[in-house]
Amino acid sequence: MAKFSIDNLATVRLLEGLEESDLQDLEQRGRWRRYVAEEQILDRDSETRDVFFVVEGSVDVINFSLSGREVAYGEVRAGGYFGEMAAIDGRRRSANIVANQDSLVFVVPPDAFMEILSTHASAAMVVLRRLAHIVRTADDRIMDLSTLRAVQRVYVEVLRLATEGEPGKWLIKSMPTQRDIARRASTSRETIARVLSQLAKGGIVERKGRTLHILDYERLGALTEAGDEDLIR
Amino acid sequence: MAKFSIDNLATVRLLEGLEESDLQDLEQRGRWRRYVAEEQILDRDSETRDVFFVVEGSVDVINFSLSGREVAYGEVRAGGYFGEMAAIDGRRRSANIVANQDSLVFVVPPDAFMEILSTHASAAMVVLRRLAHIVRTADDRIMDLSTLRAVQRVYVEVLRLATEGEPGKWLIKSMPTQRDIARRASTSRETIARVLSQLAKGGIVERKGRTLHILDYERLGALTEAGDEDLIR
DNA sequence: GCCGCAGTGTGACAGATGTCACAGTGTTTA
DNA sequence: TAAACACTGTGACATCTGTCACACTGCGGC
Repeated sequence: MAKFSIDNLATVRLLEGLEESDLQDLEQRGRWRRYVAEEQILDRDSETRDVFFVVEGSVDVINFSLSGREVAYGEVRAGGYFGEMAAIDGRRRSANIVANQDSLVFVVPPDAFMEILSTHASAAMVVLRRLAHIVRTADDRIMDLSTLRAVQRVYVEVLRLATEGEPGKWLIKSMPTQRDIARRASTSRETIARVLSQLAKGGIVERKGRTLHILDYERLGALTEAGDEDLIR
Repeated sequence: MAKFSIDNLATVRLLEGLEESDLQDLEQRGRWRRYVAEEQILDRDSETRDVFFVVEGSVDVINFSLSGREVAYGEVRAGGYFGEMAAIDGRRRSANIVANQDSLVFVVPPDAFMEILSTHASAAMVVLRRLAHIVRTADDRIMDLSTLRAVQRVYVEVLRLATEGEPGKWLIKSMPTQRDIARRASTSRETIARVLSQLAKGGIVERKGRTLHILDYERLGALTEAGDEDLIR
């Protein structure tokens, strides 16, 4: 069982470089925990400092305003980790974490985490790179929120979700709910519906069940910038 | 002269812990550079990876949208540094940097910077803490942009600028221009003017030359949350 | 096979705010 | 000292989009 767990832990990318003995030590100091889908794992402003390694499943990073509005920051999948910021700076939790599937995580106390970073420069570099990536993403989002209209933010979000199936054929397989998209684009569910509807009428996207085909990827990209030209011509 | 410079370098907080020999090595590998006020130091998307230590003066971190709208991210003063993200993750510059006063900086190539982080865990921790702080600030701003109206964001910005002079007496000495405030609150210059005007009429703030007195700090804080109550009663 | 519920599509409407325009008011420069 | 310039205050207006309301669709469970 212990061996089994260590194998699991090694699937976390941050821990890849560590030796067997480090992993064993780490396993001693932390604990395994399962969460079911929709279960809240961390509350914003709470005082814990543990770091969580996601071994199975996936979690959402999300915050709520006083008025109940939800803002989604991102997702952490198996192989990733979260909760590192409180361990690093000793401040409170900056966001809520909710399991979006049944998930298995390994929970490490802050001192154990920081010890790894101090003794393994490579691990510290991984965390530095990840934080830099988060900053870049957040800065882009601030830019979008500051300079784009709601409609354009939906375009951006659709582009972000799209993957290239066959070369030149962009699509979103298993489209998230409109509510989820709204959380990321910071707009209302109705606006998502209207924009998708318009895009479909303009022949830019086509919905087939849960997949959305992006028929004119170029044009959608152009629309995020120009914005005020007519959608239908 | 060399000695003089090293003393200067030691004023950068990140480098405080380093030994004399490390500083001398660093000074060998980098170069000093002066910028005059308003001079652009870094362009977004450019391909350099150098890290800049601010020894004198102060710089603004700012981006522009295609439509010319400006978004201010923050400021780095003497003792701080910038440009570390490109060195850490090898990607392009994420923002423009503009000197807002005449400034003296020490420019270090990326490998020299990364070497310091790898060999001095304490320096790596300083950078981790700083990035964590930037993430928290950015997340808060995303939350504000997503959930507050322009008017409320101005309230937040006024509160952010305020300092407690005598106990209980909050004020902003040397108020930035409305344009600068607008850049940070992501709204128009005119909205800043109107909001300040309303706050003055409501007896919440009072302008005297370049200092703004906040007469009712509590109430201003409450307004950022409630929002739709009448300002004047 | 039917029911119930979550998710989606759309109209109507009001409020917030960006934009344009211009007049005042300070501040710097020549 | 005057002129030029940057900054501030305010009105008018159009537009965007959040909100409410309600019908419709589709899917999972019984």
